[in-house]
Amino acid sequence: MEKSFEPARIESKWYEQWEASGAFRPSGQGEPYCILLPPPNVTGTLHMGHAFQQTVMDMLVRHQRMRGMNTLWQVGTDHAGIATQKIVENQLATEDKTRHDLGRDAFVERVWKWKEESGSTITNQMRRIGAAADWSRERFTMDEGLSAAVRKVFVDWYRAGLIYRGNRLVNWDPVLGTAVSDLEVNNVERDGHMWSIRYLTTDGAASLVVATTRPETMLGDVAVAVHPEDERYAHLIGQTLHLPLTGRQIPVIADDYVDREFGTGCVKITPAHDFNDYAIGQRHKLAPITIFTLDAKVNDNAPEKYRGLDRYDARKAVLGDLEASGLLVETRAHKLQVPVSQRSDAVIEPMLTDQWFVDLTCEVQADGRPGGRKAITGPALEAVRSGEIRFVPENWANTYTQWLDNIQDWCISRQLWWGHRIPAWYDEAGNIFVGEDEADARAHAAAAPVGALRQDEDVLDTWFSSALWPFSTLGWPADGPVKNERGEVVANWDEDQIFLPSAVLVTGFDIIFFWVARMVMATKYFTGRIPFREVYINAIVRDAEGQKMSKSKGNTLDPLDLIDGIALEPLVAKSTKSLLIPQVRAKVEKRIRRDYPDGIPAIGTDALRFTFAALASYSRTINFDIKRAEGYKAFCNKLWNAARFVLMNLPEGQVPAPAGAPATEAERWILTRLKQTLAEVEQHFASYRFDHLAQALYEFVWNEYCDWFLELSKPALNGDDTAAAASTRHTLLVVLEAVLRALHPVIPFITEEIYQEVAKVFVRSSMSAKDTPSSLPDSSTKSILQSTYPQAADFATDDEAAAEIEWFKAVLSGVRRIRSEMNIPPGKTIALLLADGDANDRTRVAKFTPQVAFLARTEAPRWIESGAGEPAAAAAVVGGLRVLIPLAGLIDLDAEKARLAKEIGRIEGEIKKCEGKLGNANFVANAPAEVVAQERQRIADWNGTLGALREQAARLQNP
RNA sequence: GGGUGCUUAGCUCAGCGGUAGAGCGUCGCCCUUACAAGGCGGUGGUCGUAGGUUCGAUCCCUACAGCACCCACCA
Repeated sequence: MEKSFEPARIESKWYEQWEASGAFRPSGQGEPYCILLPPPNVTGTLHMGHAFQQTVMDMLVRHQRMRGMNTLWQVGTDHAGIATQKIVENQLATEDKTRHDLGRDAFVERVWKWKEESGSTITNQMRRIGAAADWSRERFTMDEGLSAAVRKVFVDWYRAGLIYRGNRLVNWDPVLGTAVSDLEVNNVERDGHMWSIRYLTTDGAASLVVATTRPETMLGDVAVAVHPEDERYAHLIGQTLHLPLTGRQIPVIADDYVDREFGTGCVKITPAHDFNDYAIGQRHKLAPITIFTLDAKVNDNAPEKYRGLDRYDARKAVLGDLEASGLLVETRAHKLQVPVSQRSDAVIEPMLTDQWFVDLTCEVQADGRPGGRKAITGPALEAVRSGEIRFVPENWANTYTQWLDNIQDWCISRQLWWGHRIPAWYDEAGNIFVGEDEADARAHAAAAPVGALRQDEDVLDTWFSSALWPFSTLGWPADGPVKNERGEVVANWDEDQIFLPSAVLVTGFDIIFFWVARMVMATKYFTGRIPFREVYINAIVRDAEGQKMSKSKGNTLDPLDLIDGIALEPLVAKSTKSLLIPQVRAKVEKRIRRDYPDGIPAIGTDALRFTFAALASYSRTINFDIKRAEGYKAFCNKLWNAARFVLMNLPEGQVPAPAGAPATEAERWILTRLKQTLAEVEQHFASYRFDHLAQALYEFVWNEYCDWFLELSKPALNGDDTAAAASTRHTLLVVLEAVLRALHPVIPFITEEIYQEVAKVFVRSSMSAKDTPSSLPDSSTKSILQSTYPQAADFATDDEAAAEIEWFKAVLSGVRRIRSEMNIPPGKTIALLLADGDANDRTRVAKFTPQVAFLARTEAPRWIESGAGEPAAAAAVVGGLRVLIPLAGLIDLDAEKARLAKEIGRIEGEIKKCEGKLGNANFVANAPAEVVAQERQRIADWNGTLGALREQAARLQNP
């Protein structure tokens, strides 16, 4: 093995071999275990959130596969309607073209071309992360099979009366020129104004003042509303107002939606451009007046003067004219919530348009019966409320149910070209025909179409196809095998439905509504099953300061830069590339030069993955700090070098196993600790506590196996006892091998590399059946992927050995502390005397003499009579035993006195605490007996130690 | 306006009813033949504030403060 761990060298070779071996595919044996990849945007690139989330999935999948489960990690990509269309439109823009210049067919063809070119970027990046996914079943939300599923779902829901088309007020993105769903709108706080405008009654006898943040919409006002019980305006209700600038007349209506306390208590009603006003308009049977075109310019329903003006220009014009006519009463600053399109940042304009909706409040059930619960959301709510689907952490279940309880119909049509075209046709009379294709639509028509049919121009919301992911990827609704464009079978519903429900969905809280809830709705409706048993909501990855990573802040980290490293200049260039504002650019550059003066060091995939695991507690956010990752790279190096040590201490070629139980206490202790660690790991996997899992293995490997067992093995390997040496060699290897398998789901590359080295020296046939889990490697081993996950049950505990090693560690630590605090050079061999102690101590000293001498750099310990003849010495106290290092020429007497005094002080403090408790009659009476007993034991132990320390201190005072 | 989190060592975070922990940082001594990406030893915290429950509270309850995030129709 190389002298140090070099991730780049070993990572490059394993992934290809693994994938080619077919080991990532379901084994066909054992219980099904499936994880669905949240399909990333096909044109996307891997960011830290993906890398984190996919590491979590990969750990689960690798673990379960090693446990013998029939494991499927279903992967694929999403066509991402708006995002992808925008990318290609931006490309066209550089050629001074729009999509309309190409026409729909040519444009869509061009998007497909772009998808073919760049669609594998993210999947190749996933491979760099080590994702053990079944690529042979990779799907795309617009591939043939998934498109068929989309059509069937649409048609079935339509025929069940659960999808309808209607002219409704929707969130309209005037830049993208499409409707978007409620979820795709963010409300952001902006500084704006509140304007007060006076409306006069038509008889000129009275007036009222309305307050508005959008004065331009007055052009579409159809009424002014006041509260029915508002005495100030009671006399105006039913009267007619003169709507300024328009020549129109509008009524004053009463509606208790109006808040008397807010503003003037008078609300202008613009049903065509405000959701509340729309509802009021409907209640009062007032026809809405649309005053904007689809690109948010004033249309012909407004006075000629304003036509063609952009909405904000119209605002200025309207305000100017109101001011001129003396009707503008007040202008004041006002903070308001502005609805903004998530995709384009454009301010949303509510618009009356024809759209398709999924009816989420309808109570007709799938079999046509009217039911007492909502047909689509009812079962989705029950699945979570009943605990059939479990959220981890569980409080997210509230978020889920609260949203579903208050859900509105889902607007699913988008005025885009890239996506699933809606399977609906219109005849020349405007009648609607829905079917999987035109023929099917005709066949199901109630009456013959009038003239020719033309298909609906719109496409479906991307999330419509994502909602089907749990079953569409498994081959639903096809009867036989589903093939990809290369003719390979990618799914077969008859066989693959064993993977529904999947075991766990690993995803972010930001798509609980967009995706999780909709998958439950669709999957329950069409298959009767839940899509997954558990939903593990992973944390959001932020930068080291806790800031959200975003390109506009220039604080994103590319996971591949962490893996491969990147020099400063390319990093600066990359991070500032998309920043157009010079000040921001300069600031980001400065920060990067400060934080990464030498660029980012290459830490490798394994260290990155271990870092993600170590950070994956139940907290909502994780702050990613490179320092932490560097620490875990050191861990990988530690493991690497431990393996080197073990292997270089093995005789050429093979390791014969000793007969019987391990020969030394150290071996029995480390095996005991291994067993405990494996038991913990199993629990942490079950509870998704990857942070604890990582920490348990980290501590075992570093603080126990390396720090103690490897060190203890040295005297054993070099000693005269050949049986102990042989046994130790064997145990070194057995524990290393188990650790490799235990760590493999977290750090797959390095564990495989070392495992292969281990396989060369393991001789399976020489081992007793009990010591030989079937997975132990030997020269025939191909991959650690084929090994089984180590179980606590594979190993035995030995409490006596564990106690002896704890004793040994205490003795050694005592000596080390004296050495360090007395500034005795590490290389200097010193004398070691022992006094007092019981028979147990004598036995142990005899047993561990070589280890103590070797690790503490002392001469062989000698027992002395305690009493007047003792030499002046520094002492450590272990139970009743005093471990003495003679002062002669080595030790500063005063320093030792001070050291003892400090230690005595500390122990006195502990004793005081114990006494406080035991002196409290209520404690003794009420606390559980074992707690009281424990406290008594502690005080006895402390007193023993204190006595020995005081005796020692007294001896130094009067030598 | 509703809801959900968070507040523990200089930093980032575990712990969550019975002796305050980790990583990184920091200080001291060491290139001891697995590893200087290392070894050994230290320093560092009245666990946001105030009450309450309890024999005992960082942990449970209540209120408050600060910080995040989500949902929502105040013009």
